[in-house]
Parts: sequence; C-alpha cells; structure tokens
Amino acid sequence: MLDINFIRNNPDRVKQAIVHKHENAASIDQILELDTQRRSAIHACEQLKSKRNEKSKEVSELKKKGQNASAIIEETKKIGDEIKSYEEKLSGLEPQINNLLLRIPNIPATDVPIGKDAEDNVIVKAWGQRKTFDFAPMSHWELGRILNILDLERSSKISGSGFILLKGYGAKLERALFNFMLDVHTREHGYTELFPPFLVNRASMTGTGQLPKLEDDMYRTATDDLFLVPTAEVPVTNIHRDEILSYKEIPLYYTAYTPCFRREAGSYGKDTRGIIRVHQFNKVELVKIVKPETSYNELESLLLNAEKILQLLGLEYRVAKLCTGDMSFAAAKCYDIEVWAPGVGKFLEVSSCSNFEDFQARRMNIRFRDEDGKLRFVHTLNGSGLALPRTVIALLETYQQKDGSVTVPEVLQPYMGGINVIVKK
RNA sequence: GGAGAGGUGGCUGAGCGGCUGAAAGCGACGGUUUGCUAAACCGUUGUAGAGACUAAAUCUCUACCCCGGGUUCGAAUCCCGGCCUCUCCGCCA
Repeated sequence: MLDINFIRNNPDRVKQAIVHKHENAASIDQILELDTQRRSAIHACEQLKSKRNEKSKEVSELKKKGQNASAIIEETKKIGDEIKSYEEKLSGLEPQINNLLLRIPNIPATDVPIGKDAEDNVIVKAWGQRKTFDFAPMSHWELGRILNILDLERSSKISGSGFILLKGYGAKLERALFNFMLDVHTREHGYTELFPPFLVNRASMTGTGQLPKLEDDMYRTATDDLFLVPTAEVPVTNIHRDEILSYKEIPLYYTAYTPCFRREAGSYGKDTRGIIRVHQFNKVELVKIVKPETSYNELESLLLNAEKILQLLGLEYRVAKLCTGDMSFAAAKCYDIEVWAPGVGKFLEVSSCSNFEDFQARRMNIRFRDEDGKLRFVHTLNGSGLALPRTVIALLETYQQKDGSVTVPEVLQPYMGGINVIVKK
C-alpha cells in the first residue's frame, strides 16, 4: 500500500508508475477526491466533538452543584446528532478509499527498466555451460514415465490436471531437494528455518498483497474463509504483522518449506504438458525483514543465496531483471532466476527475488524503532530458493543419459541414500 | 462441539459512568553522584489522525484500555455481537 500522503504530494509520479505497471491510473484522481472529502468531514466532525466535550464538562459541573442542566443537555444532543451524520459519511468514505488504495500497485524502483512484458526484461547474468547431448534429449515427462517416478495419469485421476504424483526415487528426489535447500540456507546463508501454517486468513493474504486483487487465483476454504498458501511468503512475512521490532533484531532472515497452491486462473492452455505449471508444488522460500537503507543490498545477497542452489546442483541458469510491465503488483524491483531445461528447450522461472520496500510493511503494519527511537516501516523482501518442480525438470533433463537413466549430482547423493544414478526399477 | 474465566500502556497490575491517556510497581532512557560498576536520588517515557502558510521543529484539537455496534449530555467502566487466550468436559490425528 502506498502512503496516502505520498499520493497527495506526488500524484503524477504515482500515475506514471501505475501506467508503467500496466494498471489503471484513473483511481488516483478518485482517491484524491475522496480523500479531500474525508479530511473535511474529519475536520468538521472533530470540531463538533471538541464542542461536545466542553458541554459535557459543563453538565457535570452543573450537576455537581445540584443545578439544572437540561438546557445544555438538549443542546448537546443536537451536536451528537450532527456528529453522527459526519461519522456515517466517514464510514462510507473510508472503506472506499481503503479499497482503492489496496489496489494501487507498488512504484517501481528508479533502475527498473520500463517495458511492456517479458520481452523487455534485461538479462543481467548467465551462469554455467550449455550441456550438449549426443542423442536427442527427452522431456521430463518422458523420463518420468520411463523411470516410473512421475505418474501424471493417476494424479489427474486423484485430483485433476495440474497435480503431481511422484513415486519411488521421484518422491525421494523431491524430499532430497527441499532438505538440501533448507540445509544450505540455514547452514551457509544464516536463515532461520520455520515451518508455518499452510492455511492463512484474509488479513494475512491482504498483508502481503495477494488480496484483494488476486482472489480468483487462490484456493479458499469456504466454511472458514481460510486460504491455502500460494507461497510461504504469506505466512512467514505475516509473522510480524502489527508488531514493532527493535533495530537490534533486524535484519531477520527466514526460510521455510511449504507446498504452494495456485489455481492458475487465466493460464489455461499454457505449459499444459508435464509439470511446468501445476496447482500444487513444493517450494523453499527466503524472506527478509530489513532496515530501509539496506534493502537493495539485501536484495542482491538474497538473489545470490537462491542462485547458489543452482550452482551447487550444476544447472545452467540466467538472471533477468524484470521490466515494469512484467513485475508483480507488490514489487518495487524484481529479479527472476531461470534455469535451462534441455528436454523442453526452454528457460524456466524457478525463483523471483523481490524487494517490496515498505509496500507490504504498510499493509501489515510492521514497523521498527530505529537508533534514534523513531518508528519507521521496515522493508520486506522475498525470493524462492527454489521452486521444486521446475528444478526437478532441469535436473532430470540435464542429467539424463542415453538409456533414460539420470545421474544424481554429488551434493544430492547423501540425501538420496547414497545412490548416484536413478534407473528404472 | 458443551461449560466457565479472562483480554487495560514495553511488562506486571489498579480502575466508583464525568476529576483517567489511564494509579502503582518493574523495565527502558536522560541526569546527579562515582576511578569504574552497582546502589541511591531527580527527571523523561504511547500511537494514529486532522488542523495551525507547514517540509522539519512546535502548538491546538480528535481518537485509541481486543474488535464492531448500542445506551447516555458524557463509556476503559453499562448492554449486545464477534475475535482471541486459558481451564474443564466431549470428540479426534
């Protein structure tokens, strides 16, 4: 959420930013108009309240002396009615303003390239050698079927399309990967491991910015109005909602494994084969809560922490700095990490590392008391470290051999019971 | 799911419908004293909003004692609804 004061003082800058993010800037004028009405109503209302307080005091003094106060009481009743009418006006205006404000996207940072869509993203880094094959590399779904580790026919029988059933070494590989990732982030990168709830309430979903805009993309349990987490970002960042932290306790680094649930509404027909785009997937997430002046350095190190996983797995990847049009609603700056999948012949997004500045902190009301005792909003960041299905895709497709077996990278072998190759059982 | 108890500032804990933004204690911060530390003593110690040419400092006002309504001239205090916590019972992995 943006600061209403900031919008008031910089309406053109905000509108420009919204246009760059390909959202509708018209609501800014509407917000400003409603805000003017709101403030004048507050002013009038508060003056009346002040008057009422004075009169009430008079009543109390008269009564103490045993005198009749009915004239003043009558007068004050009328003031009370007027106050009520202003309060009604305000209780109409405030949710309107708030709803509009919650739908205004964050402003991109100044060094974010202005652009329309993924075409305009800027590749800022490429790592690893392109793997060459002396045979035609297979796709992960072919490999999964041959090795009997991935069974998409049966998962769609159980749940529907977009769900994954892993078997045998496929299941083990999944578990190996998120354990490995959590170990790297906790041991080498200083993150605290968390295991959060997988169902969260509306306030949490609003805090990180999934609601109100993206409700259609979320799984919701109707009876209790709880949402299945679309990412660990939601429960983890909301840990400190409505809290005041000390400058001594931040930065906070958290990592958590959760499954992630996404309806993927509106993406029908995209990436329908295999496990590139699914409704439920596993992910290890990195979340940082930091001081504003450090957040851009923290973003760079967060990105490196996520990249480290691919480096250790020996998978080729590249890093894209997203343009304004491709960034998410809440982000001020965002890098995507894309891993090369030779079987499908594509780079696949496995991580999005974002700095939200104080956009989420404002929604969640997470502040900290700085060295001078002042209250300020923290900055929040997060990134996948990493999303599993696409990492599995890259792994299977990159390490496949002519006979369909897949070698296991050395770092994963201890997590896989010591085996160095997955063969058909 | 049933029965009961309770939610007050950073924490503990008072609070009669007006004199309570809130006693007292603890903690924290500043100061005096001290070679240093401790102790003692003195002082300070919430947040948000609106307004004052106002960006900062300052001042004025308003609101906030879990949240939302209501009663009243006036609510931390009375009434209703909700949320949360604790205890007991039931059910259950």
